[in-house]
Amino acid sequence: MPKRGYHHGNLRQALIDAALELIEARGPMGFTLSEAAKQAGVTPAAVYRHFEGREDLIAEAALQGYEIFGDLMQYAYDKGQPSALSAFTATGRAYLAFAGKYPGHYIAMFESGISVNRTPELAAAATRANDVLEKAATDLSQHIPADKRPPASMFSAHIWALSHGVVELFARNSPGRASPFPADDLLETGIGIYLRGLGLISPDD
Amino acid sequence: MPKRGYHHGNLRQALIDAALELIEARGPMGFTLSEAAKQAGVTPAAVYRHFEGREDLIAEAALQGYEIFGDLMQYAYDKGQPSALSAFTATGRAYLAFAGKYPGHYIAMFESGISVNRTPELAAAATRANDVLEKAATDLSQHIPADKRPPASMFSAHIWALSHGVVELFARNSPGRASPFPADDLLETGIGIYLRGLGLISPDD
DNA sequence: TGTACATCAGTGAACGCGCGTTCACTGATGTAC
DNA sequence: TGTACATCAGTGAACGCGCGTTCACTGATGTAC
Repeated sequence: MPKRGYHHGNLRQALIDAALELIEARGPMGFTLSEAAKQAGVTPAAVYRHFEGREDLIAEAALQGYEIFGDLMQYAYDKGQPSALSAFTATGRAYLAFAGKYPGHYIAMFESGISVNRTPELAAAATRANDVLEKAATDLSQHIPADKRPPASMFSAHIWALSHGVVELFARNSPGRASPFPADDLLETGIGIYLRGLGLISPDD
Repeated sequence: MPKRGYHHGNLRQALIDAALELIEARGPMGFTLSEAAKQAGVTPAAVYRHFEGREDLIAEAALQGYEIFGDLMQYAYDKGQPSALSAFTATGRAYLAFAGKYPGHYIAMFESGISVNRTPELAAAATRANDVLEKAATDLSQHIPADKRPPASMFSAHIWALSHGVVELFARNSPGRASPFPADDLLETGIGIYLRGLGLISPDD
């Protein structure tokens, strides 16, 4: 890591990385621009060469998060093909994996309070990620008898909610709320039971 | 509302109420002690007659939340009796109802970052609420063949996670993340499918 | 019922602090000739 | 290759602000006699 005296080299990304670490450590509201600057080895004022301000920096972190998230989801979906079922469960697993591997991004995206409609770019990235899950749900719903098939967007929402709940309650080191089971087991079994409820996997599997 | 000149009457509760409103409006970290004092019509210093400080005030709000929550859960459970199934689904519904009706408490409890083990009182209140759901799950699990019965604490965790996820993603006015369906429908159908997966309700019900 | 006094719940001024943001500046880099 | 100069990324001092917390105080309440 060559430390150039005056010019940083890639301050923009360094600031985003610092922000992510701080968001992870201090929570979405505990994060401060000044501290991020300090951690990147730079004066707070320097931040304004690259971002409009505090909010803009968080939004950028969230944007990168949505992009990584979308990539992971897409990759999981592709890898699960051609089976609609395995593609679907893979995306569910990818959700949890993302939350575990990129906690800073996750918080910036879902807990920082920044609106996903802040910029068209951000909205697009969020939509892309969401669309993968919905696509997987649509594929899968083809296997349910049409007359009793719930809308695909509904069960994509169910799985999303279950995943999110597992992450929030049991995957993060929620202070004093120890998980009774490993988060990934919890999600895996939960999705399994749910899919059985849809008649998509056999009762004794 | 008789405004006594100097003495407030019930400042302690007024401060908690103010805190709850502010937490709801500004988020868990955006809440400030000074503002809560101001809203209660009192100097910031007055807060220290009733609480040890900022954290203590939030913890008290959370405590009251857990107590209300526990009551609601217990009431729902009792009312659903003697059917294990209806008692169980009623507690699920109560979760969502609580989040909708007491958003400030909900945030103080689940998003403020205060540890549930901060005081024995708080831990007890949290445990009580949780135990109701677990009891309902245990009752229900009696109806599943013993050999393929998942631990009751596991499916209580599933339902809790699903409920929490629905609340976080679709019930709160998540900026720019409009729900495709009403939150209560989402939870109701989700739990329905899940219970079908456990073989607890018939496939064509 | 009236007075003296202890108790207690509030005041208001002050503190040190870190925040986000602005500004004129300066040092480093890169390009033109 | 060397010099002049424009561009740009950083500095550092300053700002006004609201925060949580402390302190000596004072006004209101309630009790004893």
